[in-house]
Amino acid sequence: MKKNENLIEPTASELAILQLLWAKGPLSVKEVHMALANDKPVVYTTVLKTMQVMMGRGMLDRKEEGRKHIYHAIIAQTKTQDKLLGNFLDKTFGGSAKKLVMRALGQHTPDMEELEELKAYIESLENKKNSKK
Amino acid sequence: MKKNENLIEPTASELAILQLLWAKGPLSVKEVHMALANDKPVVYTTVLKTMQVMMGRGMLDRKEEGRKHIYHAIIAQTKTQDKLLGNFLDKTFGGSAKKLVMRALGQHTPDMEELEELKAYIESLENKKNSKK
DNA sequence: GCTTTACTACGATTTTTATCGTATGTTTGT
DNA sequence: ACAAACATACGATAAAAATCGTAGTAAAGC
Repeated sequence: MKKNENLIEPTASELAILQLLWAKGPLSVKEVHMALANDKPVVYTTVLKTMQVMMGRGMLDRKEEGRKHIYHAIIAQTKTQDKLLGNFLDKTFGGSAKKLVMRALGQHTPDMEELEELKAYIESLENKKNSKK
Repeated sequence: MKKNENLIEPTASELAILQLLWAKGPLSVKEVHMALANDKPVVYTTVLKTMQVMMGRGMLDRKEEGRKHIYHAIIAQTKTQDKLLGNFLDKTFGGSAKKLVMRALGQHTPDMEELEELKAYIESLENKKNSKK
């Protein structure tokens, strides 16, 4: 089974762009800029430049559409999240998933329905462990 | 109820030092340096400087012991972790604690005992919700 | 006493990340 | 035709974080 060793780690700004592309599919720079500018003022060419850098780093690719460039993510959301999560877990919670999970639930408690889903998920993990050996 | 608005956000290097101080109590620069150098080569004065900066930023304080300085954390571990967790949750999982939790459990599955504890914890959260209204 | 060792202080530099301004070219509207 | 709007390219700069080197000073060992 392959490990995530050489997976790219986006920076905070890069991640914000990736989130948009993952959620909404291929976008022009303009569209990304407009979305980001909703949260925080940022100049158009800043976004453009960042996306160009991201392409150079192998996170994005693009196709031409008229004279616009339409960018799309070429790194997977789940793999990227898992990589970031692993780092965060190690650095912030000393690698203890249990601690992180309890704290996340305590501070950002989901609603009933989601809590039930989580319980069910934990049970499925327990079953998997039982059947594994 | 107070919010974490003005809570300090340690950088990655700062966090590594905080983890040591939180776990092992007040330490000299030498002790911190030795611990960090186990993981990754780092020059003594780099650690010293970082800890001085951290004191300036209000994360650490120190007392003199002979001619050494003994540093201790003056920001709370839980508050700092919660702040970092909140940011991470927003930026990486769009604020969905459920998603983060499931992914954390899936990738770094705790052992049976911890899974049981988590289930119990979730149930306690459910009970709290029920009694709340 | 004097050299070596153990410390801190702190400026300076390097590295990484984020941001922007200017140049340049292409459509579009009139 | 030509001005305005729209688009990319990319160097340059700024801002943030990390790293290091040198100076200075006190203690310890000889």
